[in-house]
Amino acid sequence: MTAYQQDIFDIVRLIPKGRVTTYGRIADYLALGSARMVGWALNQSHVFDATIPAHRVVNRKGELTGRLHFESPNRMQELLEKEGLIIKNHCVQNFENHIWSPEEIDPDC
DNA sequence: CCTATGACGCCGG
DNA sequence: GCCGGCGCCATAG
Repeated sequence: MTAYQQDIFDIVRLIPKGRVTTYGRIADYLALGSARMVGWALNQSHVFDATIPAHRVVNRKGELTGRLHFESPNRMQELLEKEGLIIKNHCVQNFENHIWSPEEIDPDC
């Protein structure tokens, strides 16, 4: 596993239950230069650690664009709904209220 | 090497 | 606000 993949996985693991973040925000925070790299890394994530909450990463509009890469097409939605989110039309409802940023990480906590 | 392909996102029309 | 175009960059072939 490469260094940046490790970094991406570490960030994703920090996403609180019931919250979501975007490919772009993770890419910006790690200064990767490309949001695509986040999606690519997550695609491989289960190979290294199946417990990574990859379902909590959506695109900038709140769409579950990664859903087709899970065990079943509705698995991503099920996991998010189980965490209290409402998904409609493959989109996170009330997206702005549930979004989380790596910037929120507080070293003192 | 060179091209195509993404779990993306910005910018201009 | 919706598209289309383009930049992005690792990987596969």
